[in-house]
Amino acid sequence: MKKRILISDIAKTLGVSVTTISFILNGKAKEKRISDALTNRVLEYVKKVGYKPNQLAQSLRTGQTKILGLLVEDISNLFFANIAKHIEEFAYASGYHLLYCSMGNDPVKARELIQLFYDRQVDGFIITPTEGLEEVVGQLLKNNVPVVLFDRYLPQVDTNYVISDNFTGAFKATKHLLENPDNKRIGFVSLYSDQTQMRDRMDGYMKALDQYQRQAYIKKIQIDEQEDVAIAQIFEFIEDNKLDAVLFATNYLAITGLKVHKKYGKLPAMIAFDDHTIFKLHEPAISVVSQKIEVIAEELVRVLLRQIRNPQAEAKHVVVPCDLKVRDSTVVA
Amino acid sequence: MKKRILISDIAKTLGVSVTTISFILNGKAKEKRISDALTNRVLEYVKKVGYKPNQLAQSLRTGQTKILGLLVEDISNLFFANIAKHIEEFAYASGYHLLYCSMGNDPVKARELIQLFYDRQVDGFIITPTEGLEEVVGQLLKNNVPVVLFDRYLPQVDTNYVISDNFTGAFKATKHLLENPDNKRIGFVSLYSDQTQMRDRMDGYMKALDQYQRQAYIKKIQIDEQEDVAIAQIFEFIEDNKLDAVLFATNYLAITGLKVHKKYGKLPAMIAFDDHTIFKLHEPAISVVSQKIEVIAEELVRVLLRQIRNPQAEAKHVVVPCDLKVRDSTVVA
DNA sequence: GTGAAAGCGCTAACAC
DNA sequence: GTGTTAGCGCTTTCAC
Repeated sequence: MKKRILISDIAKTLGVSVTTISFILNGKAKEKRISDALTNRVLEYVKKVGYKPNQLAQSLRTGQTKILGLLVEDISNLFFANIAKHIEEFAYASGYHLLYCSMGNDPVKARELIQLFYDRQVDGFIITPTEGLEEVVGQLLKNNVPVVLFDRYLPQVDTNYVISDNFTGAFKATKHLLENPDNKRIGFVSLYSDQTQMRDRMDGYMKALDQYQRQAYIKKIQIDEQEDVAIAQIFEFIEDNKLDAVLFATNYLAITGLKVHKKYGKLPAMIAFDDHTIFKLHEPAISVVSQKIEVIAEELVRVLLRQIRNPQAEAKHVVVPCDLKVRDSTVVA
Repeated sequence: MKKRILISDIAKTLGVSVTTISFILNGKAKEKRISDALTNRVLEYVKKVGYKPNQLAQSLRTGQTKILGLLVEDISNLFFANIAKHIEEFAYASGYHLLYCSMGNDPVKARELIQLFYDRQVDGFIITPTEGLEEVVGQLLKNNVPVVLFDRYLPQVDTNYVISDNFTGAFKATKHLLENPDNKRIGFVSLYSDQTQMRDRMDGYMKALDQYQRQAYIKKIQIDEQEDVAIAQIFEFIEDNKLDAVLFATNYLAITGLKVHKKYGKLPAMIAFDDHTIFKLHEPAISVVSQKIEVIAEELVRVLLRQIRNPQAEAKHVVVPCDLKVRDSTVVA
């Protein structure tokens, strides 16, 4: 935190040129065949005075900011907050920092934010793409900006992504429900959304039902629906179809499901997507399809840094398996 | 996202000098008495080609990065995640972005992170200070770096902070418990921590008990205690002291309290600090002292920007009142 | 092996 | 009113 010292100060004090110091600091001492004696003298002095290159100047010169842009749908959603925490840790371990923001569900704001981060010359992007982002992400790629998507991807855009195996997760969850003979009628609550994770979860649900030749019951809720309305809709859905069990496509929907329970005192066997303290604490505890948050975060950083280091690299698609965690909400009575 | 265009390109195309354009872009057209005609011509052209100044060059030159550093204890804690979301929004509205990270409870990591952000020349810091940060924060101040603390403050360090009125919050909560004649013995569960918010909450609890001339029962848990151990400790605390009611000093502790309930089927009247979906959903719903997250976030950004714009400004201390939200957990049966 | 100097793209003092 | 130019602090080419 000392008064800022410049590379030229060091050069002067040590009676060496700025170039030499720069070479040494950037690990090019050997390559430039600078004497070990000098190298050590410089390194020691630099350490002693705690010199740190001015990142701004360095970035301006090299075009690398060592900053990654993290754009999530909503950082106050526990799923994203947890992932963000781990992304930050992994990035930090590789010498990168994170600029972040929540985009909400507004493609206009999202585009603006991406542009803003682009203007700031972040070295790469980690994005949960909301609908309508195909174009702007495509433009990033055209400009050779490294990007990795997560949670869902954009089928029309050929880029890196890291997602959970939503299909298999939903499939196994549904199958688990089907294995209990009491569960005659099994519903699925999802959102009006074309995002891939939603589609995959529904497909998994369908596939399992098809195997058992059972009828599907699907309810979609509007993304920004009023909570009261959503609660009422889910209640009706369960009642009208006399459902014995329900798979919820997101943690948020499942929590709304719990509110149905609280309000109407009625709860079918249920499984949620994404784990959450609430589900463990609830009476009965709620079974979940849990995503491996830490693995996803690690892969995200790994894939992105790989792309940054090798811009020619082909798009990488990582699919992380989900875990089905069976709890009381789906255990045979 | 077009190919990057420079201020010199514009100058060339328009047959004007770089300076003039820079002046116009930085709102100094009037001051430098540049003709309206030219000003408009430049502005229009800039808009047309979508020119954006290179932030890096701009920052290098001006020393302003328009980036704020947000250092929280743990971004995956819902309280911090929510605050972070709002801080981001308010900062964005003022043209600032956020570099963020979680420090955990490790002062060494925290110091390192602060140094790192300082090296990145963030324009200001928003920090939840963990113990042992007095020195490094003091150094920031000595270097005239704007800082605002939140959630708690450092009594030895004279700087801005925004906190909740923890004392009154705890006082009112305890008083609410005392008003129910069934609550003869009222306990307080907190952490081994000297942080101000913990101290203030305990003081509030004490003050209320003193008014009623009641005995205090206080249990402190170690910050990184194993969950099982914490659960057992809280259970014992309640049993041994035959408590009728308990005030929990943090949302995390209160959730642990709920786990006691789940495990041992026993729950005294209780109140938690910080609201959380869990508390609303729980059966019975848990009364809480809730912090005004949005107000806190707004004040944080306001105070910090004020300090950035006027570095001589005196340290500002904002105390935001808490709301007591009474729910079933403390309603007279 | 080492150093001088040319930028990276911008702002602003200074000159006219 | 507008243009010339010297940096901000660094990296890296090229010359010696």
